[in-house]
Amino acid sequence: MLSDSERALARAVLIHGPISRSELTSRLGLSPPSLTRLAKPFLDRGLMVELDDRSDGSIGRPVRPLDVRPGLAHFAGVKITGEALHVVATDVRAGLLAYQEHPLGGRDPKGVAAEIARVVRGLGVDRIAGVGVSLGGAVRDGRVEFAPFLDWTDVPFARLVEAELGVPASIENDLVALAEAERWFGRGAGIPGFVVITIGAGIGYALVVNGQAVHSREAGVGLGGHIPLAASGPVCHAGHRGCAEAMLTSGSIAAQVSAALQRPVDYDEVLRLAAAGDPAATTVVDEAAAALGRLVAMAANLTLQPAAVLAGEGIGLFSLAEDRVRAAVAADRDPRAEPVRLYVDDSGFSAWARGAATVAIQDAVDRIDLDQVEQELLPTPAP
Amino acid sequence: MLSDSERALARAVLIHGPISRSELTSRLGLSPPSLTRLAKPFLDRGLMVELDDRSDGSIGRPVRPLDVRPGLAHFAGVKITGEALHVVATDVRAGLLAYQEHPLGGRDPKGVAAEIARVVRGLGVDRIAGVGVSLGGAVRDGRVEFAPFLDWTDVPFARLVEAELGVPASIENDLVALAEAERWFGRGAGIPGFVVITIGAGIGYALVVNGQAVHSREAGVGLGGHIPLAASGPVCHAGHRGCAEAMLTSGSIAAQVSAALQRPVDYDEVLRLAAAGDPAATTVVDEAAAALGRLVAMAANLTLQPAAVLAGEGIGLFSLAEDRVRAAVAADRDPRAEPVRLYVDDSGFSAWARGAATVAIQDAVDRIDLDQVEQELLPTPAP
DNA sequence: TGAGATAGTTCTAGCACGGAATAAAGACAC
DNA sequence: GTGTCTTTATTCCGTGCTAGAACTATCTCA
Repeated sequence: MLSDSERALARAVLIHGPISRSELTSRLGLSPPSLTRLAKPFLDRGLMVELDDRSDGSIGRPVRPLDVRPGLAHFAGVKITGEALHVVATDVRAGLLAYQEHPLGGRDPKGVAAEIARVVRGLGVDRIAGVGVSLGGAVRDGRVEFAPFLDWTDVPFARLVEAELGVPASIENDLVALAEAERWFGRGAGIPGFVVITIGAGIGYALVVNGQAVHSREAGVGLGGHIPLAASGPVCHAGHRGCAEAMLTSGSIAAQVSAALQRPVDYDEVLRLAAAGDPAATTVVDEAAAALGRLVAMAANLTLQPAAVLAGEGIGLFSLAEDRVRAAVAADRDPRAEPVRLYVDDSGFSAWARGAATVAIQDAVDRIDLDQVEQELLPTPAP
Repeated sequence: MLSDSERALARAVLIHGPISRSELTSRLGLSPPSLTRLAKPFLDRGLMVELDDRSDGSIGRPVRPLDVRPGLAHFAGVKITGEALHVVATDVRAGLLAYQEHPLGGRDPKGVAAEIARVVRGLGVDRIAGVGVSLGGAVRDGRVEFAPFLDWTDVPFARLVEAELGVPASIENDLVALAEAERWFGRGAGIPGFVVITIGAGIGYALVVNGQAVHSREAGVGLGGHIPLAASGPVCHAGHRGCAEAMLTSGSIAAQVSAALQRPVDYDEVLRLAAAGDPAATTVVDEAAAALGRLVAMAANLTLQPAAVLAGEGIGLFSLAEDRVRAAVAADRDPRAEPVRLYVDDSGFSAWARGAATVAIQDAVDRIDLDQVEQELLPTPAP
């Protein structure tokens, strides 16, 4: 559909917000005439607008930055877990417009697709140009090859959702989707490479190198989860002592503190107790923070990427014990190496669904056909 | 110099050996007419030749595979350690023509460059079209930013070698160079991503993802070296117990066995003793093999790459205890994940210098100017 | 000996790109 | 205010890369 240069322009304007043609020349490696030529059809068809950046005092002709037309389209993102649908509506830059959580009725693929359609329609957001779905498991070409939490094998789920909802659907592994979201619109924007680590009910791991997310079939399996992080420490259900799952999942942390206090406490309460100075909770949280730092350092060392984005619904741990995490990262990092830059995405559960929406947005950009833009988008012709 | 398509053609022919135009169309995504057009200048100028692939029994017009002209040029590769120069001469595909090792006289950059020139000239290989140099440290744009073993800081070494030898010189970090060699001509050819782990006097680590070696400033520092691999075990000189350096370097392994046997033994003897069934040597070797497997598994897990190339002068350990290594890899790998494929480059020290030569070859390809091919290369014109 | 298959070539039109010259629109000096 | 300077963007046009269509080459097989 789009030529390479057109697609590069579309992506750059989408990602880097209002941006002048002259800055695009250096960013895309194209000449000023090419930018004029490439931008024209996007402007003519109403996909982009030209802002008039009133003089900012600098010398020379004022810039006319290009931007995506406001309200051009909306997208939906759905993260499926074993128990619930997390659903967002976003603008074209994956900005949050609405977020809802719905318990998952059944696990039948067609039923889940129908439920997604119902929930997305119920968000009350119009002009949804695409829907993205993410889940834990192996995904390829719109098919779910394997999803353990849903007991799915080789399900053409994108097609099912498209049939129910009537808009293009995309599907991707949840961690790859999150990495894409961080890379395009999130904490990782502008960074050529970084690791993504999520903590919460499980441990998630993804990787961006040379400006590309690693789409490995490995991504579906919890590979980061059983890295050993502490010689002593609790044992995960797979029998690894002190592994990432044992040290960092909210369930394991809550269980440790519950055992120490001899009463059931949940993860959020553990964080509250630790913040209030409770010794048992503080011990467990500190150990977890050290383990998180060790995991970050090891990932940074072995991927050769000096940056990490931390996310997931359990990431409150980080703000509570940031110093311990940073100290542990530094301890396992060669002092001659660049320090690891840490970025925290504390948007919790909705981050997963925003990741799904990002995949839908990416696919929508690749689907643009300048010859077939809907009539309603075109500026009203002069009478 | 070359257009993108010309460069892609040159690389594909170099890497994938004799290859037909029709296979190149699918590999490069170009049309048959383009292949005809692109290949012509390379053939006219004597850089490539057309093989006549005598009928192999298949139906249709026989293919005329393109290949690099035999004996087109030679390259030199030099790996500098703190004590010695390892020097190879290779053909255009980094195939070994000669290998020599020379003790390093001094560490003065200009003196080392002169020594390299002398040794390369002494290899007795004519038509050297480029020389590649690799060393441990941080390298960028032909400059050595930092090389701990040589005490160099910001040395424009490529320029020094060029001045001494009179041929284009390239310089790269030793592990990046090795990764490039494995990617183009070695065990990793055709694999989109893999980790490279070397064992020997030190532990080396490099990474190829999405068909590109990771050129990180991190590559210069021994990041893989201090990953913890065994809860008990010896302590490295940085004070880490059971880290990769403590478990896997030839010095540490020899020291452990020497202490157990109460007499000095070197690494090669350790391997011989273990092969002969000596219990002390076997114990240490088995522990090292398990540690190596754990390192491979961890790297594969965190880089999401299900393949590893093992190299380095100490890699004899692998063949001796391959089963233990494989068992340890499997133990630290999620059973649902793809098993890690292991490739062993047992060419020892020369592998490092071949890596350096590979970088010179890559740079030479990028330097090709079809308008300025030396006259001697042109086929003799009809009288 | 001709049909079929596969590889590669020639011819040609389209078109993406950048260089050169030009226009636009402000700041600043006087 | 008017002219000069600076930076941004546009117009015009030649160059060169690309692929479609038609064609040629060279084999196998019946």
